[in-house]
Amino acid sequence: MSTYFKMEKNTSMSLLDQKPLIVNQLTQAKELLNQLQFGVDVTSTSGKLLLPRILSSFESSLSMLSGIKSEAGFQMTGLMQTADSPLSVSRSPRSNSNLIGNPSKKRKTIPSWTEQVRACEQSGLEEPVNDGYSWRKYGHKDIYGAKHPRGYYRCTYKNSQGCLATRQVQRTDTDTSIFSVMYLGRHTCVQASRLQPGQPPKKVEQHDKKRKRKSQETLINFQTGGHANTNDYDTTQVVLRSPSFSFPSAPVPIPCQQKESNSNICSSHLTPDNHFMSSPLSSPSTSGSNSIFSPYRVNNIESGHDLQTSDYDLCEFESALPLALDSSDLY
DNA sequence: TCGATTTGACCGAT
DNA sequence: ATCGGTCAAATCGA
Repeated sequence: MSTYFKMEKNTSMSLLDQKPLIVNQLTQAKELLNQLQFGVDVTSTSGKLLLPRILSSFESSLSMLSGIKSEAGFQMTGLMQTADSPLSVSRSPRSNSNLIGNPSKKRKTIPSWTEQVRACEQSGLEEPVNDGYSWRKYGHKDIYGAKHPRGYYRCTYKNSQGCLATRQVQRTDTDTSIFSVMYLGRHTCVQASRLQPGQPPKKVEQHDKKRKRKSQETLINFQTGGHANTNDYDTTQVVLRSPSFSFPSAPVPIPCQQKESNSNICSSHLTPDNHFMSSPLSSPSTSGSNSIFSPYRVNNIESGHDLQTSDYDLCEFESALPLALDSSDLY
């Protein structure tokens, strides 16, 4: 599933060395989440402190995970890119790019994360993902060994605002209704700052209408976030999606346009066992929307045991913890 | 007419 | 040599 993520060598710390600390951090986070789940008033002074503490615990543990040296000789890491050599390059003169002088490092630090998004089988939707941002397709490629081609998209505002965010969308081989969406880079355009839960940008709505016309009036909303290896975050990130847990500059939940495509909206969660399960999408926290698309966060773990979270279902998080802490999964 | 998409070709990495 | 990512001309559609 997460074949997009490359494995790298030469990291510094053994998983076994770090495991107790990681367990401790994640256990703390779990306990705090339990407090949230069972009645702690988030508006109270102590309640307000919970979220930062949870986040801190996650960041600590993930930071350790990202630095773990696997006994198998690799670690999980996303496609990356150096900050001084952006992924998006103007070619030729294609070769006349900022990669000159450091070509081998061209993807060292760009934030990237992959999500699995299920499209309704009956929708026949070619392009499944409306994540609240507007994308412009710039390429389409048949991938060797894959049954389905991959579409390449970049931010509509690349030229006007220099936004370097891109994404790659591809149907999975195992289930054609599931799309694997890989995000590269974060939005620096106005969309990133304007997007608020329940407030998709006007521009996006325009794009949506176009897509609907073209793809049998189907719209699938989803939210991104997840984790990435980045300069900024320095680790694979697991993000709880709530108004207080927004991934910086990552797409945020947007409401589905139910009146137009209610029947086509669907969502699922991928269980650690790699299958979908129904998702409790209705949430009071999604102000005005009862059908927020909820994709998976696909951790960059080679084993395929993905650690993901759902905003609204702590059980998933809890069930994922043992997997994440099972060192065999990380090898 | 203009913006978005399609698609063949180019280029770098492996 | 092959593959993946991107460019850019051609095409499409509002």
